Amino acid sequence: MLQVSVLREHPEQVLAGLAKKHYKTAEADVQAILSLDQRRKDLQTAHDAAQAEANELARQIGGLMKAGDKAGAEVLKVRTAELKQQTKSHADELAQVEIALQQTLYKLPNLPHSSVPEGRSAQDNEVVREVGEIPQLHATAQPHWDLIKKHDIIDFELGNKITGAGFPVYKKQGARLQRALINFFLDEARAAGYDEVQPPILVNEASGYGTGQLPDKEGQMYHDERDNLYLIPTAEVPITNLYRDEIVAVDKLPVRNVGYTPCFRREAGSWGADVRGLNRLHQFDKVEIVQIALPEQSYTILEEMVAHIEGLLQKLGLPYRVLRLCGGDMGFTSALTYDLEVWSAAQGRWLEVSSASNFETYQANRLKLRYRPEEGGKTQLLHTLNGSALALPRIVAALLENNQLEDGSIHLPEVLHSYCGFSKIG
RNA sequence: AGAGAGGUGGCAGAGUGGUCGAAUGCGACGGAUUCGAAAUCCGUUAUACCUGCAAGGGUAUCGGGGGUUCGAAUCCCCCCCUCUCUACCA
Repeated sequence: MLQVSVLREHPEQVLAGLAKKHYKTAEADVQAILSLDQRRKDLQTAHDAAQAEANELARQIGGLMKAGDKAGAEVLKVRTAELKQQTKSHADELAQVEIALQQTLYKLPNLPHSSVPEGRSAQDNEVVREVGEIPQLHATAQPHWDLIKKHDIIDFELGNKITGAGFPVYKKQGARLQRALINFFLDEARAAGYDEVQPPILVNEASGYGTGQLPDKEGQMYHDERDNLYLIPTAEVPITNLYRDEIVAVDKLPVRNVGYTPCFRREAGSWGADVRGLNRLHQFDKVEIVQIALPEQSYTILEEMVAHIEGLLQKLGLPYRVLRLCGGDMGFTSALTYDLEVWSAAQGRWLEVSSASNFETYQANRLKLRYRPEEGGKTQLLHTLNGSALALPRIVAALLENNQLEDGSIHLPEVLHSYCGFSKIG
């Protein structure tokens, strides 16, 4: 959520930023917010004045009652009744104005960083760098969904039976590979200075609002209506919300957390030809890194996070590229996002395996996540960042496809051997 | 899940209708004392909003929401959470 003060003080920058994100009704919404905010202030001032008078009268009435002057007290009560009417109507309108203000603010996406390229869709994303060699596969190479079947390591039909499409069952070496990757990713993050947390994978409504999944992405999360809890789409949600309503001591910054969780996404209406196999699932595993940082450090930290993720891909021997997302392709809450994609050799396409973003104060404003720049001074919003390090399914897809030999076996990268307890599949 | 008890400032804990944003203790911070430290003493120590150039002033917040009242931490209703016992379970 953007801060009203930013809209008021830098309206041109806000409008330019919203335009870059292809937000349609920017001008009208900014105007509406500013006038609602003015109305809010006026009402607050009037309300406070009436309340102050009422408080004073109540004190006087108390004194009169104590002195036994009942008649005198009754006289003052008349004015008090008037004030009560006033404060009530002020409070009612104030509540309405605040709701309208918040709803309009919720509609506005975050403003993009100046380095974000112009553009509408994925085609306009900027390729920052491409690392690693594209492997040349032999003539009989197969896509991962065939390899999976051949080695019987992931079973989609069984998942269909017990749950539904998009919920695969990992078996034998497939199950062990999952566990190995999770441990490898967690160990690497810990070595890089991240504190491991294991959060709940269901969150309440307030957490959904805190990181921006609610209200606008309601339909993307699985929702347990009975207890009003949401299955998390990413560990970003519970981990970032750990710090909701906190004023973090400066010497604790940056906060660095890593967590493994399953992730659940309804992916309503996003199924098509290119989502076969592991390319898109309703449930998948992911290790997520989250940082909470001082504003002046957050962009350096974002680069560090990307470097960490690249390190993982390099150790796995996967060719990848780093994209800087354009304004139109970026997430709603992000100011700058790098996507990392690995080359899936048999499919002959890039697969997104990580997304690392700086949200600046957008989430922090909703979360009320602050720090105090100077002793005794006013609190300021912190910056929040996160990145996948990494999401498993497409990594598995690329590992299988890129490392298949002519005899059909798959040789795993060296770093995974000890984690897996085997060095090849098949 | 059933019965009971309870949720107050960073923590502990008092406060059952008025001057209570809230005693006291601990912790933290500043100062005095000390060669330095401990101990001791003095002081400071919530958040948000409105108003003001500022100093300051005002309002709200005692788990959350609503109500009664001139006035609510205190009384009433609903919800959430915690603890104890019972039941159940991993």
